[in-house]
Amino acid sequence: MSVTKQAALPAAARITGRAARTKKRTRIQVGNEERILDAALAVFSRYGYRGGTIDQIAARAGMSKPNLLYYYRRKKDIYVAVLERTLTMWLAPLESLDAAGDPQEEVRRYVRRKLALSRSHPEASRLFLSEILQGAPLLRPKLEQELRAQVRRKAAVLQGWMDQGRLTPLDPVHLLFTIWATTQHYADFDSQIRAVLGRDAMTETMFETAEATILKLFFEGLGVEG
Amino acid sequence: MSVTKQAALPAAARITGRAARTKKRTRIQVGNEERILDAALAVFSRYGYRGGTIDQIAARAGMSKPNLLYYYRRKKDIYVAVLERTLTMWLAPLESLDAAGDPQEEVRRYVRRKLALSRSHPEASRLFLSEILQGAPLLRPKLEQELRAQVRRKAAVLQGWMDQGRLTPLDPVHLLFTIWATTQHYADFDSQIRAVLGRDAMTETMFETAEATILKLFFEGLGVEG
DNA sequence: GCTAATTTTGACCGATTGGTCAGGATCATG
DNA sequence: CATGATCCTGACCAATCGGTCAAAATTAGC
Repeated sequence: MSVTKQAALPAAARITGRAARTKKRTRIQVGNEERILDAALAVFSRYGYRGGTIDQIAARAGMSKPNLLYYYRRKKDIYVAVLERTLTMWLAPLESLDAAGDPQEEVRRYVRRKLALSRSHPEASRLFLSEILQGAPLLRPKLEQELRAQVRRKAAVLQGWMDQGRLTPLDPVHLLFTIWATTQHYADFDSQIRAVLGRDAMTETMFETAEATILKLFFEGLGVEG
Repeated sequence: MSVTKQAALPAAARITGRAARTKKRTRIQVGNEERILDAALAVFSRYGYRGGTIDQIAARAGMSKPNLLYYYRRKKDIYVAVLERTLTMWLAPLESLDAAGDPQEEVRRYVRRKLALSRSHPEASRLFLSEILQGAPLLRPKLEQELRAQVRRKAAVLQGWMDQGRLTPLDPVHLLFTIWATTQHYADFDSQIRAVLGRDAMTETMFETAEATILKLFFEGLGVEG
Protein backbone atom coordinates (compact mmCIF):
# COMPACT_ATOMS: atom_id res chain seq x y z
CA MET A 1 0.00 0.00 0.00
CA SER A 2 1.34 3.41 -0.91
CA VAL A 3 2.02 5.16 2.37
CA THR A 4 2.00 8.64 0.94
CA LYS A 5 -1.23 7.89 -0.91
CA GLN A 6 -3.23 6.58 2.04
CA ALA A 7 -1.72 8.95 4.58
CA ALA A 8 -2.94 11.95 2.64
CA LEU A 9 -6.55 10.80 2.67
CA PRO A 10 -9.22 11.74 5.15
CA ALA A 11 -9.77 8.78 7.44
CA ALA A 12 -13.36 8.38 6.32
CA ALA A 13 -12.31 7.76 2.78
CA ARG A 14 -10.02 4.89 3.61
CA ILE A 15 -10.74 2.29 0.99
CA THR A 16 -9.96 -1.35 1.60
CA GLY A 17 -10.50 -3.15 -1.70
CA ARG A 18 -8.18 -3.83 -4.62
CA ALA A 19 -8.45 -0.11 -5.50
CA ALA A 20 -6.41 0.63 -2.38
CA ARG A 21 -3.39 -1.05 -4.01
CA THR A 22 -3.03 1.08 -7.12
CA LYS A 23 0.12 3.19 -7.44
CA LYS A 24 -1.73 6.49 -7.34
CA ARG A 25 -5.10 7.64 -6.15
CA THR A 26 -7.09 8.31 -9.29
CA ARG A 27 -9.93 10.65 -10.16
CA ILE A 28 -12.16 7.61 -10.75
CA GLN A 29 -11.45 6.44 -7.21
CA VAL A 30 -12.24 9.84 -5.73
CA GLY A 31 -15.58 10.01 -7.46
CA ASN A 32 -16.62 6.44 -6.77
CA GLU A 33 -15.69 6.48 -3.10
CA GLU A 34 -17.81 9.54 -2.49
CA ARG A 35 -20.73 8.03 -4.42
CA ILE A 36 -20.43 4.82 -2.43
CA LEU A 37 -20.35 6.58 0.93
CA ASP A 38 -23.27 8.84 0.01
CA ALA A 39 -25.28 5.80 -1.05
CA ALA A 40 -24.24 3.90 2.07
CA LEU A 41 -25.36 6.80 4.27
CA ALA A 42 -28.80 6.76 2.67
CA VAL A 43 -29.17 2.99 3.04
CA PHE A 44 -27.66 2.46 6.49
CA SER A 45 -29.43 5.47 8.03
CA ARG A 46 -32.74 3.93 7.04
CA TYR A 47 -32.22 0.21 7.53
CA GLY A 48 -29.25 -0.06 9.86
CA TYR A 49 -26.13 -2.09 9.27
CA ARG A 50 -27.87 -5.48 9.16
CA GLY A 51 -30.93 -4.35 7.28
CA GLY A 52 -29.03 -2.51 4.57
CA THR A 53 -27.55 -4.56 1.72
CA ILE A 54 -24.56 -4.19 -0.59
CA ASP A 55 -26.91 -4.58 -3.52
CA GLN A 56 -28.96 -1.60 -2.36
CA ILE A 57 -25.87 0.55 -1.88
CA ALA A 58 -24.44 -0.45 -5.25
CA ALA A 59 -27.70 0.25 -7.05
CA ARG A 60 -27.96 3.63 -5.38
CA ALA A 61 -24.35 4.44 -6.22
CA GLY A 62 -25.00 3.49 -9.82
CA MET A 63 -22.51 0.64 -10.05
CA SER A 64 -22.42 -3.14 -9.94
CA LYS A 65 -21.87 -5.01 -6.67
CA PRO A 66 -18.44 -6.41 -7.66
CA ASN A 67 -17.39 -2.90 -8.63
CA LEU A 68 -18.37 -1.54 -5.24
CA LEU A 69 -16.40 -4.35 -3.59
CA TYR A 70 -13.42 -3.34 -5.70
CA TYR A 71 -13.31 -0.20 -3.52
CA TYR A 72 -14.48 -1.50 -0.14
CA ARG A 73 -13.58 -5.10 0.51
CA ARG A 74 -16.35 -5.83 2.99
CA LYS A 75 -19.74 -4.46 3.97
CA LYS A 76 -18.38 -3.62 7.40
CA ASP A 77 -15.62 -1.50 5.84
CA ILE A 78 -18.25 0.63 4.13
CA TYR A 79 -20.18 1.02 7.35
CA VAL A 80 -17.10 2.01 9.35
CA ALA A 81 -16.06 4.53 6.71
CA VAL A 82 -19.43 6.23 6.53
CA LEU A 83 -19.82 6.24 10.30
CA GLU A 84 -16.38 7.75 10.85
CA ARG A 85 -17.07 10.35 8.20
CA THR A 86 -20.04 11.63 10.19
CA LEU A 87 -18.59 11.35 13.68
CA THR A 88 -16.14 14.25 13.46
CA MET A 89 -19.00 16.44 12.27
CA TRP A 90 -20.95 15.30 15.29
CA LEU A 91 -18.47 16.30 17.96
CA ALA A 92 -17.64 19.71 16.51
CA PRO A 93 -20.56 21.83 17.83
CA LEU A 94 -20.02 20.94 21.49
CA GLU A 95 -16.28 21.34 21.08
CA SER A 96 -16.89 24.96 20.15
CA LEU A 97 -18.66 25.85 23.42
CA ASP A 98 -16.43 28.61 24.76
CA ALA A 99 -15.85 29.08 28.51
CA ALA A 100 -14.79 32.66 27.84
CA GLY A 101 -18.05 33.47 26.10
CA ASP A 102 -21.34 34.78 27.45
CA PRO A 103 -23.11 31.76 28.99
CA GLN A 104 -26.56 32.32 27.54
CA GLU A 105 -25.20 33.28 24.17
CA GLU A 106 -22.92 30.22 24.07
CA VAL A 107 -25.81 27.90 24.83
CA ARG A 108 -28.03 29.61 22.26
CA ARG A 109 -25.29 29.31 19.68
CA TYR A 110 -24.81 25.63 20.52
CA VAL A 111 -28.55 24.90 20.14
CA ARG A 112 -28.62 26.75 16.82
CA ARG A 113 -25.60 24.86 15.52
CA LYS A 114 -27.09 21.52 16.49
CA LEU A 115 -30.41 22.38 14.83
CA ALA A 116 -28.56 23.49 11.72
CA LEU A 117 -26.79 20.12 11.62
CA SER A 118 -30.11 18.32 11.94
CA ARG A 119 -31.41 20.34 9.07
CA SER A 120 -28.42 20.03 6.78
CA HIS A 121 -27.46 16.43 7.64
CA PRO A 122 -30.53 14.51 8.80
CA GLU A 123 -29.26 11.20 7.43
CA ALA A 124 -26.04 11.51 9.40
CA SER A 125 -28.10 12.00 12.55
CA ARG A 126 -30.20 8.96 11.76
CA LEU A 127 -27.13 6.86 10.98
CA PHE A 128 -25.66 7.78 14.35
CA LEU A 129 -28.93 6.89 16.07
CA SER A 130 -29.22 3.62 14.17
CA GLU A 131 -25.78 2.66 15.51
CA ILE A 132 -26.91 3.62 19.03
CA LEU A 133 -30.09 1.53 18.72
CA GLN A 134 -27.99 -1.50 17.88
CA GLY A 135 -26.05 -1.04 21.10
CA ALA A 136 -23.28 1.11 19.60
CA PRO A 137 -21.10 -1.92 18.77
CA LEU A 138 -18.76 0.11 16.60
CA LEU A 139 -18.93 3.51 18.25
CA ARG A 140 -18.66 2.38 21.84
CA PRO A 141 -14.90 2.95 22.27
CA LYS A 142 -15.16 6.45 20.85
CA LEU A 143 -18.25 7.28 22.89
CA GLU A 144 -16.64 6.06 26.09
CA GLN A 145 -13.45 7.96 25.44
CA GLU A 146 -13.79 11.00 23.22
CA LEU A 147 -17.43 11.82 23.84
CA ARG A 148 -17.27 11.15 27.57
CA ALA A 149 -14.17 13.34 27.93
CA GLN A 150 -15.75 16.09 25.90
CA VAL A 151 -18.97 15.98 27.90
CA ARG A 152 -17.00 16.17 31.16
CA ARG A 153 -15.06 19.21 29.99
CA LYS A 154 -18.09 21.07 28.76
CA ALA A 155 -20.24 20.08 31.74
CA ALA A 156 -17.57 21.68 33.92
CA VAL A 157 -17.88 24.86 31.86
CA LEU A 158 -21.67 24.87 32.28
CA GLN A 159 -21.34 24.09 36.00
CA GLY A 160 -18.99 27.03 36.39
CA TRP A 161 -21.50 29.35 34.80
CA MET A 162 -24.25 27.98 37.07
CA ASP A 163 -22.04 28.38 40.17
CA GLN A 164 -21.52 32.01 39.19
CA GLY A 165 -25.27 32.49 38.99
CA ARG A 166 -25.14 33.11 35.27
CA LEU A 167 -27.31 30.14 34.37
CA THR A 168 -30.09 28.47 36.35
CA PRO A 169 -28.40 25.69 38.35
CA LEU A 170 -29.32 22.21 37.19
CA ASP A 171 -27.53 19.07 36.11
CA PRO A 172 -25.21 20.09 33.25
CA VAL A 173 -24.85 16.61 31.75
CA HIS A 174 -28.62 16.14 31.61
CA LEU A 175 -28.87 19.62 30.14
CA LEU A 176 -26.62 18.46 27.30
CA PHE A 177 -28.74 15.32 26.88
CA THR A 178 -31.80 17.55 26.61
CA ILE A 179 -30.19 19.80 24.02
CA TRP A 180 -29.13 16.79 21.94
CA ALA A 181 -32.56 15.23 22.22
CA THR A 182 -34.55 18.27 21.17
CA THR A 183 -32.30 19.33 18.32
CA GLN A 184 -31.65 15.87 16.87
CA HIS A 185 -35.39 15.17 17.09
CA TYR A 186 -35.85 17.24 13.95
CA ALA A 187 -33.67 14.86 11.99
CA ASP A 188 -34.41 11.55 13.70
CA PHE A 189 -38.21 11.80 13.89
CA ASP A 190 -38.58 13.30 10.44
CA SER A 191 -41.35 10.87 9.49
CA GLN A 192 -43.38 11.54 12.60
CA ILE A 193 -43.02 15.30 12.26
CA ARG A 194 -44.25 15.04 8.67
CA ALA A 195 -47.18 12.91 9.80
CA VAL A 196 -48.21 15.54 12.32
CA LEU A 197 -47.37 18.71 10.37
CA GLY A 198 -47.77 17.49 6.80
CA ARG A 199 -45.58 15.90 4.14
CA ASP A 200 -43.74 19.12 3.25
CA ALA A 201 -43.12 20.14 6.85
CA MET A 202 -39.32 20.32 6.88
CA THR A 203 -39.08 23.93 5.72
CA GLU A 204 -36.87 26.80 6.81
CA THR A 205 -39.90 28.28 8.53
CA MET A 206 -40.51 25.09 10.49
CA PHE A 207 -36.91 25.02 11.67
CA GLU A 208 -37.16 28.67 12.66
CA THR A 209 -40.26 27.91 14.72
CA ALA A 210 -38.45 24.96 16.26
CA GLU A 211 -35.47 27.11 17.15
CA ALA A 212 -37.65 29.87 18.60
CA THR A 213 -39.69 27.39 20.62
CA ILE A 214 -36.70 25.51 22.00
CA LEU A 215 -34.78 28.66 22.92
CA LYS A 216 -37.79 30.31 24.54
CA LEU A 217 -38.61 27.18 26.47
CA PHE A 218 -34.98 26.70 27.52
CA PHE A 219 -34.39 30.28 28.59
CA GLU A 220 -37.72 31.49 29.87
CA GLY A 221 -39.42 28.25 30.80
CA LEU A 222 -43.14 27.61 30.85
CA GLY A 223 -43.74 28.99 34.32
CA VAL A 224 -45.35 32.41 34.61
CA GLU A 225 -45.60 34.57 37.67
CA GLY A 226 -49.01 34.65 39.15
CA MET B 1 -61.45 -18.83 11.52
CA SER B 2 -63.50 -18.79 14.69
CA VAL B 3 -65.13 -15.38 14.84
CA THR B 4 -65.88 -15.46 18.55
CA LYS B 5 -62.33 -16.62 19.26
CA GLN B 6 -60.48 -13.96 17.31
CA ALA B 7 -62.92 -11.18 18.18
CA ALA B 8 -62.25 -11.60 21.87
CA LEU B 9 -58.51 -11.16 21.48
CA PRO B 10 -56.55 -8.00 21.88
CA ALA B 11 -55.65 -6.78 18.40
CA ALA B 12 -51.95 -7.05 19.09
CA ALA B 13 -52.22 -10.73 19.75
CA ARG B 14 -53.87 -11.53 16.46
CA ILE B 15 -52.14 -14.64 15.25
CA THR B 16 -52.11 -15.53 11.58
CA GLY B 17 -50.67 -19.04 11.31
CA ARG B 18 -52.26 -22.45 11.48
CA ALA B 19 -52.77 -21.89 15.22
CA ALA B 20 -55.37 -19.27 14.34
CA ARG B 21 -57.63 -21.99 12.94
CA THR B 22 -58.01 -24.18 16.02
CA LYS B 23 -61.50 -24.44 17.53
CA LYS B 24 -60.54 -22.80 20.78
CA ARG B 25 -57.75 -20.53 21.93
CA THR B 26 -55.54 -22.70 24.08
CA ARG B 27 -53.23 -22.06 27.02
CA ILE B 28 -50.30 -23.14 24.87
CA GLN B 29 -51.23 -20.49 22.31
CA VAL B 30 -51.51 -17.77 24.93
CA GLY B 31 -48.08 -18.54 26.33
CA ASN B 32 -46.33 -18.90 23.00
CA GLU B 33 -47.78 -15.78 21.45
CA GLU B 34 -46.57 -13.69 24.36
CA ARG B 35 -43.12 -15.28 24.19
CA ILE B 36 -42.92 -14.63 20.47
CA LEU B 37 -43.96 -11.00 20.78
CA ASP B 38 -41.55 -10.38 23.65
CA ALA B 39 -38.73 -11.92 21.64
CA ALA B 40 -39.76 -9.98 18.54
CA LEU B 41 -39.70 -6.73 20.51
CA ALA B 42 -36.15 -7.38 21.66
CA VAL B 43 -34.95 -8.26 18.16
CA PHE B 44 -36.82 -5.67 16.10
CA SER B 45 -36.06 -2.81 18.54
CA ARG B 46 -32.37 -3.46 18.04
CA TYR B 47 -32.07 -4.43 14.40
CA GLY B 48 -35.22 -3.10 12.79
CA TYR B 49 -37.64 -5.05 10.64
CA ARG B 50 -35.17 -5.91 7.90
CA GLY B 51 -32.18 -6.50 10.14
CA GLY B 52 -34.01 -8.78 12.56
CA THR B 53 -34.51 -12.42 11.52
CA ILE B 54 -37.12 -15.07 12.25
CA ASP B 55 -34.33 -17.33 13.42
CA GLN B 56 -33.24 -14.79 16.03
CA ILE B 57 -36.79 -14.33 17.30
CA ALA B 58 -37.41 -18.06 17.46
CA ALA B 59 -34.18 -18.72 19.31
CA ARG B 60 -34.97 -15.99 21.80
CA ALA B 61 -38.52 -17.31 22.26
CA GLY B 62 -37.10 -20.77 22.89
CA MET B 63 -38.78 -22.52 19.96
CA SER B 64 -38.01 -23.74 16.47
CA LYS B 65 -38.59 -21.56 13.43
CA PRO B 66 -41.39 -23.73 11.96
CA ASN B 67 -43.07 -23.65 15.35
CA LEU B 68 -42.98 -19.86 15.44
CA LEU B 69 -44.45 -19.81 11.94
CA TYR B 70 -47.21 -22.07 13.20
CA TYR B 71 -48.41 -19.03 15.17
CA TYR B 72 -47.47 -16.13 12.87
CA ARG B 73 -47.53 -16.98 9.20
CA ARG B 74 -45.16 -14.29 8.02
CA LYS B 75 -42.36 -12.16 9.46
CA LYS B 76 -44.41 -9.07 8.69
CA ASP B 77 -47.31 -10.42 10.75
CA ILE B 78 -45.04 -10.64 13.79
CA TYR B 79 -43.78 -7.11 13.24
CA VAL B 80 -47.28 -5.68 12.85
CA ALA B 81 -48.47 -7.46 15.99
CA VAL B 82 -45.61 -6.26 18.16
CA LEU B 83 -45.80 -2.73 16.79
CA GLU B 84 -49.54 -2.50 17.36
CA ARG B 85 -49.11 -3.86 20.87
CA THR B 86 -46.86 -0.93 21.75
CA LEU B 87 -48.72 1.81 19.92
CA THR B 88 -51.72 1.99 22.24
CA MET B 89 -49.33 2.35 25.15
CA TRP B 90 -47.67 5.18 23.27
CA LEU B 91 -50.70 7.35 22.75
CA ALA B 92 -52.09 6.99 26.27
CA PRO B 93 -50.01 9.62 28.17
CA LEU B 94 -50.89 12.47 25.84
CA GLU B 95 -54.51 11.37 25.77
CA SER B 96 -54.65 11.91 29.51
CA LEU B 97 -53.67 15.59 29.34
CA ASP B 98 -56.66 17.22 30.98
CA ALA B 99 -57.94 20.64 29.84
CA ALA B 100 -59.70 21.01 33.19
CA GLY B 101 -56.49 20.52 35.15
CA ASP B 102 -53.88 22.97 36.34
CA PRO B 103 -51.71 23.75 33.29
CA GLN B 104 -48.32 23.46 34.92
CA GLU B 105 -49.32 20.39 36.88
CA GLU B 106 -50.77 18.73 33.77
CA VAL B 107 -47.54 19.29 31.82
CA ARG B 108 -45.41 18.08 34.73
CA ARG B 109 -47.56 14.98 35.02
CA TYR B 110 -47.26 14.35 31.28
CA VAL B 111 -43.48 14.66 31.36
CA ARG B 112 -43.30 12.29 34.33
CA ARG B 113 -45.52 9.72 32.62
CA LYS B 114 -43.45 9.84 29.46
CA LEU B 115 -40.22 9.41 31.42
CA ALA B 116 -41.76 6.54 33.34
CA LEU B 117 -42.64 4.87 30.03
CA SER B 118 -39.07 5.33 28.80
CA ARG B 119 -37.83 3.72 31.96
CA SER B 120 -40.29 0.82 32.05
CA HIS B 121 -40.49 0.14 28.31
CA PRO B 122 -37.27 1.26 26.62
CA GLU B 123 -37.49 -1.43 23.93
CA ALA B 124 -40.98 -0.28 22.93
CA SER B 125 -39.61 3.23 22.51
CA ARG B 126 -36.76 1.96 20.39
CA LEU B 127 -39.09 -0.19 18.29
CA PHE B 128 -41.23 2.84 17.58
CA LEU B 129 -38.17 4.86 16.64
CA SER B 130 -36.81 2.09 14.44
CA GLU B 131 -40.07 2.16 12.50
CA ILE B 132 -39.78 5.96 12.21
CA LEU B 133 -36.20 5.71 10.93
CA GLN B 134 -37.36 3.41 8.18
CA GLY B 135 -39.82 6.03 7.05
CA ALA B 136 -42.76 4.73 9.12
CA PRO B 137 -43.98 2.44 6.33
CA LEU B 138 -46.37 0.62 8.63
CA LEU B 139 -47.28 3.33 11.11
CA ARG B 140 -47.84 6.12 8.64
CA PRO B 141 -51.64 5.82 8.38
CA LYS B 142 -52.00 5.79 12.15
CA LEU B 143 -49.57 8.66 12.61
CA GLU B 144 -51.32 10.75 10.00
CA GLN B 145 -54.72 10.06 11.47
CA GLU B 146 -54.77 9.17 15.15
CA LEU B 147 -51.58 10.87 16.25
CA ARG B 148 -52.17 13.98 14.17
CA ALA B 149 -55.73 14.33 15.50
CA GLN B 150 -54.54 13.81 19.06
CA VAL B 151 -51.74 16.36 18.69
CA ARG B 152 -54.18 18.90 17.31
CA ARG B 153 -56.62 18.44 20.19
CA LYS B 154 -53.93 18.69 22.85
CA ALA B 155 -52.12 21.55 21.14
CA ALA B 156 -55.41 23.43 21.32
CA VAL B 157 -55.55 22.74 25.06
CA LEU B 158 -51.99 24.03 25.51
CA GLN B 159 -52.71 27.05 23.31
CA GLY B 160 -55.74 27.85 25.46
CA TRP B 161 -53.60 27.80 28.59
CA MET B 162 -51.04 30.06 26.90
CA ASP B 163 -53.72 32.49 25.70
CA GLN B 164 -54.97 32.73 29.29
CA GLY B 165 -51.47 33.62 30.42
CA ARG B 166 -51.15 30.42 32.42
CA LEU B 167 -48.20 29.09 30.39
CA THR B 168 -45.49 30.98 28.57
CA PRO B 169 -46.74 31.42 25.01
CA LEU B 170 -44.81 29.40 22.47
CA ASP B 171 -45.62 26.91 19.74
CA PRO B 172 -47.61 24.11 21.40
CA VAL B 173 -46.89 21.47 18.74
CA HIS B 174 -43.16 22.07 19.01
CA LEU B 175 -43.50 21.99 22.77
CA LEU B 176 -44.94 18.48 22.44
CA PHE B 177 -42.07 17.53 20.11
CA THR B 178 -39.64 18.78 22.73
CA ILE B 179 -41.31 16.82 25.50
CA TRP B 180 -41.28 13.66 23.39
CA ALA B 181 -37.65 14.18 22.42
CA THR B 182 -36.32 14.74 25.89
CA THR B 183 -38.27 11.99 27.60
CA GLN B 184 -37.82 9.33 24.93
CA HIS B 185 -34.10 10.18 24.81
CA TYR B 186 -33.66 8.14 27.99
CA ALA B 187 -34.85 5.03 26.21
CA ASP B 188 -33.63 5.61 22.67
CA PHE B 189 -30.08 6.77 23.44
CA ASP B 190 -29.54 4.24 26.19
CA SER B 191 -26.16 3.21 24.79
CA GLN B 192 -24.86 6.75 24.52
CA ILE B 193 -26.03 7.65 28.02
CA ARG B 194 -24.22 4.59 29.37
CA ALA B 195 -21.11 5.58 27.46
CA VAL B 196 -21.14 9.01 29.06
CA LEU B 197 -22.36 8.14 32.56
CA GLY B 198 -21.13 4.58 32.88
CA ARG B 199 -22.42 1.11 32.11
CA ASP B 200 -24.79 0.97 35.09
CA ALA B 201 -26.22 4.42 34.52
CA MET B 202 -29.88 3.59 34.07
CA THR B 203 -30.80 3.74 37.75
CA GLU B 204 -33.79 5.18 39.58
CA THR B 205 -31.51 7.98 40.73
CA MET B 206 -30.48 8.82 37.18
CA PHE B 207 -34.11 8.99 36.10
CA GLU B 208 -34.91 11.22 39.07
CA THR B 209 -32.09 13.55 38.08
CA ALA B 210 -33.36 13.51 34.51
CA GLU B 211 -36.87 14.35 35.65
CA ALA B 212 -35.69 17.13 37.94
CA THR B 213 -33.46 18.61 35.24
CA ILE B 214 -36.09 18.50 32.52
CA LEU B 215 -38.82 19.96 34.70
CA LYS B 216 -36.61 22.71 36.09
CA LEU B 217 -35.38 23.60 32.62
CA PHE B 218 -38.90 23.52 31.19
CA PHE B 219 -40.52 25.58 33.93
CA GLU B 220 -37.81 27.96 35.05
CA GLY B 221 -35.55 28.11 32.05
CA LEU B 222 -31.85 28.81 32.03
CA GLY B 223 -32.19 32.56 32.04
CA VAL B 224 -31.51 34.39 35.28
CA GLU B 225 -32.30 38.01 36.10
CA GLY B 226 -29.28 40.21 36.08
C1' DG C 1 -1.44 4.65 -31.38
C1' DC C 2 0.60 1.53 -28.01
C1' DT C 3 1.12 -0.46 -23.61
C1' DA C 4 0.56 -0.92 -18.82
C1' DA C 5 -2.46 -0.03 -15.21
C1' DT C 6 -6.90 0.45 -13.65
C1' DT C 7 -11.77 -0.39 -13.76
C1' DT C 8 -15.66 -3.07 -14.61
C1' DT C 9 -18.75 -7.04 -14.88
C1' DG C 10 -21.33 -11.57 -15.75
C1' DA C 11 -21.20 -15.76 -13.85
C1' DC C 12 -20.67 -18.04 -9.99
C1' DC C 13 -20.23 -19.81 -4.98
C1' DG C 14 -21.44 -20.93 -0.12
C1' DA C 15 -24.16 -19.25 3.55
C1' DT C 16 -28.30 -17.29 5.19
C1' DT C 17 -33.09 -16.20 5.09
C1' DG C 18 -38.19 -16.68 4.83
C1' DG C 19 -41.08 -20.17 4.50
C1' DT C 20 -43.39 -25.23 3.59
C1' DC C 21 -44.81 -29.87 4.78
C1' DA C 22 -45.57 -34.61 6.21
C1' DG C 23 -45.54 -37.05 10.02
C1' DG C 24 -44.59 -37.83 14.83
C1' DA C 25 -45.31 -36.15 19.67
C1' DT C 26 -48.19 -34.20 23.02
C1' DC C 27 -52.40 -32.51 24.92
C1' DA C 28 -57.34 -32.40 25.99
C1' DT C 29 -61.55 -34.56 26.51
C1' DG C 30 -64.78 -38.04 27.53
C1' DC D 1 -57.22 -45.53 28.10
C1' DA D 2 -58.69 -44.12 23.42
C1' DT D 3 -59.30 -40.77 20.15
C1' DG D 4 -59.36 -36.41 18.00
C1' DA D 5 -57.17 -32.06 18.02
C1' DT D 6 -53.25 -29.46 18.61
C1' DC D 7 -48.37 -28.76 18.72
C1' DC D 8 -43.84 -29.43 17.10
C1' DT D 9 -39.89 -30.45 14.09
C1' DG D 10 -36.31 -32.34 10.71
C1' DA D 11 -35.73 -32.02 6.17
C1' DC D 12 -36.25 -29.37 2.54
C1' DC D 13 -36.96 -25.45 -0.99
C1' DA D 14 -36.23 -21.05 -3.58
C1' DA D 15 -34.53 -16.60 -3.14
C1' DT D 16 -31.33 -13.46 -1.28
C1' DC D 17 -27.02 -12.10 0.55
C1' DG D 18 -21.96 -11.24 1.01
C1' DG D 19 -18.32 -11.99 -1.61
C1' DT D 20 -14.85 -14.02 -5.56
C1' DC D 21 -12.69 -14.22 -10.07
C1' DA D 22 -11.16 -14.35 -14.83
C1' DA D 23 -11.46 -11.71 -18.57
C1' DA D 24 -12.94 -7.75 -21.12
C1' DA D 25 -13.25 -2.73 -21.32
C1' DT D 26 -11.49 1.63 -20.27
C1' DT D 27 -8.13 4.93 -18.82
C1' DA D 28 -3.69 7.13 -18.40
C1' DG D 29 0.65 8.26 -19.84
C1' DC D 30 4.11 8.63 -23.16
